[in-house]
Amino acid sequence: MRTARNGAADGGAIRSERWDILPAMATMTSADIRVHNQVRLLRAVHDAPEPLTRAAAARLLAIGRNTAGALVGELERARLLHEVPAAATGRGRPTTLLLPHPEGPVAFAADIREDSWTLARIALGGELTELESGEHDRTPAVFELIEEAVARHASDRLAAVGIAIAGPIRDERWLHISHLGWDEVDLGEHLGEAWPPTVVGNDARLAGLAEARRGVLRGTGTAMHFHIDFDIGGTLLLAGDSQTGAHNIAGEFGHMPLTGSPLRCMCGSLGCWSLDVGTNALMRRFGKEPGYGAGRAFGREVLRRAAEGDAAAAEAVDDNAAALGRGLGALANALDPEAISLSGLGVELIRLRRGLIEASCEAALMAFRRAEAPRIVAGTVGGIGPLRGAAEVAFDEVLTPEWLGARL
Amino acid sequence: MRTARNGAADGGAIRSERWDILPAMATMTSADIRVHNQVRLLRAVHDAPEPLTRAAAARLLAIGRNTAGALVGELERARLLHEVPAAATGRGRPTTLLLPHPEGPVAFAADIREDSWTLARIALGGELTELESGEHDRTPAVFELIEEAVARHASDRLAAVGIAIAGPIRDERWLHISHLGWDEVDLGEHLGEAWPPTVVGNDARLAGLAEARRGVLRGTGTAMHFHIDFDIGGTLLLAGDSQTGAHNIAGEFGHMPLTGSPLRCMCGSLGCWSLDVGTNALMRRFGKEPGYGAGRAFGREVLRRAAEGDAAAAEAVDDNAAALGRGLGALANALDPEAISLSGLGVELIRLRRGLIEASCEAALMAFRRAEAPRIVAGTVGGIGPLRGAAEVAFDEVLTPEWLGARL
DNA sequence: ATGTTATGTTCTTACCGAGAACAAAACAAC
DNA sequence: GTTGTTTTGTTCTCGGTAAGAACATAACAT
Repeated sequence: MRTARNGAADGGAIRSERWDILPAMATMTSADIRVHNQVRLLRAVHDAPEPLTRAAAARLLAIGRNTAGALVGELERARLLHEVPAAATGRGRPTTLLLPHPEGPVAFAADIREDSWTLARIALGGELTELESGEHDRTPAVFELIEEAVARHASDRLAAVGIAIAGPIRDERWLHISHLGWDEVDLGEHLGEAWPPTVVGNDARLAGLAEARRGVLRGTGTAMHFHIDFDIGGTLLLAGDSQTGAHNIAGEFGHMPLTGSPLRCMCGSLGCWSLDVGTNALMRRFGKEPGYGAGRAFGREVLRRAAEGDAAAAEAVDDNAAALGRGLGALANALDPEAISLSGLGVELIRLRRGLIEASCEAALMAFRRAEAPRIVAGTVGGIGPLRGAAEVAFDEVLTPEWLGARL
Repeated sequence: MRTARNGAADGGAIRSERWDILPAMATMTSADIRVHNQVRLLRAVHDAPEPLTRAAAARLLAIGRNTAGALVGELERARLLHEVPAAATGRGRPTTLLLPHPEGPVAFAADIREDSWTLARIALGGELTELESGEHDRTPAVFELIEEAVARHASDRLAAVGIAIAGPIRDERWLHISHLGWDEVDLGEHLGEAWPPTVVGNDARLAGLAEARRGVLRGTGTAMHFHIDFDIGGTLLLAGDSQTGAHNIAGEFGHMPLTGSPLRCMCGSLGCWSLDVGTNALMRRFGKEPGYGAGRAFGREVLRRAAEGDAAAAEAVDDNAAALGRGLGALANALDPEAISLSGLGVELIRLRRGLIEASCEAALMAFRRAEAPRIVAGTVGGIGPLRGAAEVAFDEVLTPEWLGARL
């Protein structure tokens, strides 16, 4: 069991014992070349916005048609890819379509909410199929429910499992969910050796990954994604991978003091951005006690009343949006993203107060950055962002030289 | 001419026009394998803490002794490496030492301060030799002085030039140095086609790179480095590379509002961390007007008086150090570095107030992070950090498949 | 029916690294 | 001084890969 740790930061375990050589520079033989090209081809098929043909794959990968033929033949024999004739589209010999093999590998993804869970399956090409969902009692026993569901649906096609969950997971093992009161929950006890290879990741980070892979942030070199629910958390995305940090607990941008709040935060620090952005901030604004996962309906009600012109609600939403913008501007000074996407309440705040968010962001930018402020956009993956992100990161296990080398 | 843009973020120029395949997954043939291994070998020689032997290189790179022999022979013929017998150290046939070739490629590095400049040369293995230095009139005409000095020392061994300079360089072209009053200086006009391949980078970022390559941050997966002079700026380092951002202007952490200042900053925003950390903050504390690169001596004087027990000076330094710690804690919540190194005034602040910095940092951390707070350490590269970083990033041009492929 | 176009298949070539075997050069033990 | 052990260098063979060219095939255009 390990958590989602994309990108080059995951070098600790494979670092030379004496001194470092960049992990990317592995040994390479001609057999490794073949696997390298198999990975490239499968990644291309997986990421293609529409089904890829063999001829297009050869052009895209800049390989000979003979090599493409060899790669496809081998992947078909390994039941990783299925090739069927493509309809002719003009002069010239018709090519073939490269499709997921019906017996090819799949990964499962689970999304754990405060009181419910969903299990889905992803195959090559990215098709996501919901398998089962249910409720749970807000305790870590939910992992047993997921394990049972996985067992009901598993077959030998199952290669890996990805799990999206709220809260950070320190050192891939210690889970914290403050609004459920989970503190230092040991994932090692809940995800034992009986599990298939499992990746557990923070839901905001996985939502960001989903936008980078299949959503509005696709193709963006440096981006950020923020999910706003009770509070705000997110991820820095570099070349499509979300950054994890040294102990796998990067992304808590909501716990930076970006908006001048004098209040103490539940996280243990002072003045966090999350005190001013999200549902908890709206609740506090109306004298309610935030916490423990309650209040989402109230937050939606405040937004609805603000849209209808209620003055107090409008002011509350104004302040939420302005605080959001201010924090985004500060982060843009530091990390220089090309685009910032939002999900959850963030989509609503953009809908209601795009101008205010952008103006507040710009005011917080250093003057010379204002010519090219980052785009602030609503995520397009939607509510299944964490599930989609968990599915993609689980399926990443298949698209590796190690996994393919063992399979071919 | 381009600026230092390490890491995976530099994918914009080579991204597929249709949709993305990770840039790292390039085509690979057996000839590419050879170049790949040449790069690995030269990188190992460059980075080794002590001269590397052929036998040790074979073990380190996990290649056969026959392959190591072939690689070394080819690099020697290309005058990229020089092999000499090593002294026998025990039983067994003596091996050889792999040294920089006396006619091998070099890179030049320039460090531009407010009123002076330094030019140095780096060769394989990292030896840095100062060539020349001088003063300048605080205008962009300094680039012409550097160009002339480069021309005086250049030979056909010169492969690339790296330049370290204060201020961000937007889109690799537009340079801003607020304390010199340089605004949107067009590097395209100053670094024309006559220059060798040139990389220009921000000095704080290059100082961080120096610590990651040759200093206290070597081998650290996720780290941050901050340089404190008049204000504070830094860089996020992932797997030894400093992150540049979408427009090459990441790293302005000093322009985030982390410490609650009500003041407006010269950068155009409000409440920046730099208002509370660095020489400018010390000057303001004593009623002086900061700006335009003046006051370094005053800052040192304040530190000296604080060390001697002067109450007002001590309080000023306390506040500077506490603000530093608070900001570092906030950034640790967001980016989860394993270590944070400091240079410039930061080294002095650590010496005088390590306990206060660490306590302030811990107070700003989310509670569950306090068990593993990031290490806060003084950089070890010293004042030549920017020069060393510029040298390394320039020499990186040599250690690429493209450069070697053209040379072999 | 013929020509054009695009793709698939076959064949040859050149390149690489691995692994084994042997050679060489050191020091250890006697 | 001789023999043995250890470590590394050199040589050789093998098997793998992709590229590129040439030819075959299958579509549509004229």
